[in-house]
Formats: sequence, C-alpha cells, structure tokens
Amino acid sequence: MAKIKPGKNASKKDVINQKAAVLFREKGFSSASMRELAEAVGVEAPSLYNHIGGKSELLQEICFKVANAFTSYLDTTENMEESFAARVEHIIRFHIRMMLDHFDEVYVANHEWKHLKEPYLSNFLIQRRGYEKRLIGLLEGGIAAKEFKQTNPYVAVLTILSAVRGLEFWQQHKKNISSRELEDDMVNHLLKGITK
Amino acid sequence: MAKIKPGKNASKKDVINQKAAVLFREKGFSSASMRELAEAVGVEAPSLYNHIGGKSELLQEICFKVANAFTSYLDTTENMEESFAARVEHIIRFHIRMMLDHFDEVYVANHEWKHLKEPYLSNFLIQRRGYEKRLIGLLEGGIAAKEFKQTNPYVAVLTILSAVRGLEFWQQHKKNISSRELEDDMVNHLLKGITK
DNA sequence: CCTACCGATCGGTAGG
DNA sequence: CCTACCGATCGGTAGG
Repeated sequence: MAKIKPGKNASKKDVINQKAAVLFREKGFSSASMRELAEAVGVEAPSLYNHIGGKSELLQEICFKVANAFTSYLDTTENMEESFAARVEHIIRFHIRMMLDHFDEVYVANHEWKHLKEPYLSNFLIQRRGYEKRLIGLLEGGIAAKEFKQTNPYVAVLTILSAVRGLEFWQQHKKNISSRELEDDMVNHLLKGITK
Repeated sequence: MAKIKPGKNASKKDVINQKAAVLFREKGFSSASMRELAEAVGVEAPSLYNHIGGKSELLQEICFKVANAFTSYLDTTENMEESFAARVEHIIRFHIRMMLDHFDEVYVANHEWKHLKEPYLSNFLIQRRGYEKRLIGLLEGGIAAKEFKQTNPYVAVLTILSAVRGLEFWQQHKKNISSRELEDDMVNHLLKGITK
C-alpha cells in the first residue's frame, strides 16, 4: 500500500479518497455526508461526482485496498523459508505497522465494511474468511512442527487478529512508548504470554 | 446484568431496548431507523415515543448498562483475596462470558459509542479510561509481585481487552467448539502464550 | 396506540 | 467546477 504524498503526485481522486477515509473513521460511513466530504476537499458537493461514482464506491475502494494489502503480504510470507513462528511474527508485525501507518483506511475497513453493497459485501467477507483460513493453516503448521503448543489454531488466530486490531485504541491516545517497543511487547505477549 | 426474559416480565420498554440492541448491531446506529425498530417491536413509529425519550436515549442506555456491568465486576475482583494472575484471569473470563451472553449490547457499546451525545460521550470515555487504568494497576501489581513478566502493562491490557473483544467474530460464525473450551484456550493464550 | 404531517437532511442529477 | 433542485427518508410532534 503506497502512501499518497501531498502535492502534484496526488490527484483530486486521491485527495477525495484520503479525506473520505478520515471522515468515515471519525463519523462512521452512514453519518458522514457527502457535503462534509466536499467541504473537507474544498469543493461543492456535486463537484465530487466528477471524480467518483458515488459514496459507496469510496467505501469499496478503501475496504479492498486494505484487504488486498494484507492478502498480498500473506502471499509473501507463505513463500518464505523460515520457521512457522518467524512467519507468524512477520505477519503480526505487518498488521501492527499497517494499523500505525494506514490508520484511517484500516480502521474503516475493520468497522464499516458492513455498509458495503452487494456483491462487494460478499466478496469482502469471502476474502477475509480466506485470509483467516490461511493464517489458521500457518498455525496448524507450527503446531505440527512442534513450534507452537497444542492449542486450538482457530482461537489462536482470533486472539492474534483481535489483539493487533485493538491498536486502534492506542492510536487514538498516543502513549509515551515507541511504536517499536509496542510492536515488540505485543509480539512477545501473543507468542510467549505474560505469566512467568 | 440481568437477562430479560420474554413474557410478562418484559415491559414494552424492555422489548424496545432489546430490539434496539439487535438492530443497532446489525445496521449500525446511524443506519438503523426508528421505523425499522418500530416494525421489529410491532407498532407504528410514533408509538415508540410513548415509551422512550428518543433514538439517542436508546443508545445511551445500552452503552451505560454494559459499562456499568464491567465496572461493577471489576469492583468485585479488586476485593478478592487472590493472586493477581487469578484476578486477571477472572476478568478475562468475565469479558468472554459478557460477550457471549450479551452479544448485542456489548457489540453496540463497543462499536457505536461514538454516536453518543454530550455529555454522555465524555462520561462514557471517562468511565472506560478509568476501567483501563484500574486494569493496568492490576497488571502492575502482578508484575511487582513477580507473577507476571516484566512487560509494559499498558500494552498487556490493550492486548487482553482487544483479544476478548474479538470474540464478536467468533459469535458471528459459531464454530464447533464449546464456549468453555474457547474460554480456556483464550485465557491460556493470553496468559501463557503459544510458543513452546 | 394510531393517522397525518413537519422541517431537515440525505445522495445524487440536470444543465451549463 | 458551480447553482438549482429533486425524490426519498429521517427523527420526531400534534392531536385525538
């Protein structure tokens, strides 16, 4: 997921997409109005429609941009010649960095996907389910290779994905802790637990 | 948090509150209309206003019912004469049970609180922040008592709260795993990690 | 508890 | 890119 730089690199469409992500995160998709978005962009509401197809198209682009970023990173890790534990750690760290670097988009994809229209809604859920399945496969591999404890891989994946997702709270009231420290602490907690 | 039983125990107000929780979870607060709620209850929309103050009041009651349930359980654990690890485990298990037994309300409190109006919005956030602070205190106690590893207690609490919250996904596609097994697996993962 | 209805706001279009 | 505007829907009220 490339970061959009302000300036001549960013087309009007890019600006609209980025402002939409911020607005949808702040107010939720349904509460955010096209008039507010237009104001954030600096035009009148009808002018937006020279660049975009409609409100729901904006949500689609955000959700699938995020989903595709995660899917393609998972492709990468599956081709790595590393231990299962190392690959799971890579994925956890990627999730953490995505949350920190693309906060608005990831937040919107996590919270507002239910407002996608068909067939996008179904496609999104299928893609997410596939992602989870492949992650569960990685956990199962690690269990079979005796790198992980004998545990329910489904619950483990659920726990990991939920924990990294929770970084959205951290993002909101930035604490006096570096993102590197945060990453290490969370990875350690998830892989090794907290009890001695 | 008492479960509302159908039948003569449930007043019309209770029915409205319960249907509102389901509707707000399914469609989000902003997308859910009072006309839909009325239809779920079995009356015309204006009739709702004989029992409730307005749409936002419904959200307030859901959010604070949930927040108060968590706060009062935390009061209980703070008076327990048990190890820090045992008390943290109790809290994790309580979160899991709340999510399973009061799914709609907990989901709505987690996702839709941002649509609360002032001063409720501020009160809710203050209460949640206070809850987190007290939980961090428990973690710090456990670290000082050498029950937990030397870890950042803020990150640990964030990880735990996020993980249990993620059960909303499990709830949606119920797996072939008992809730007891789920509870044990997740507690183990969070307290002891997954690597050998 | 209903019918009738209000003002506000919504996403989006027409036309230039 | 704008002004002008449309039909739909919203939360909620009046009155009985």
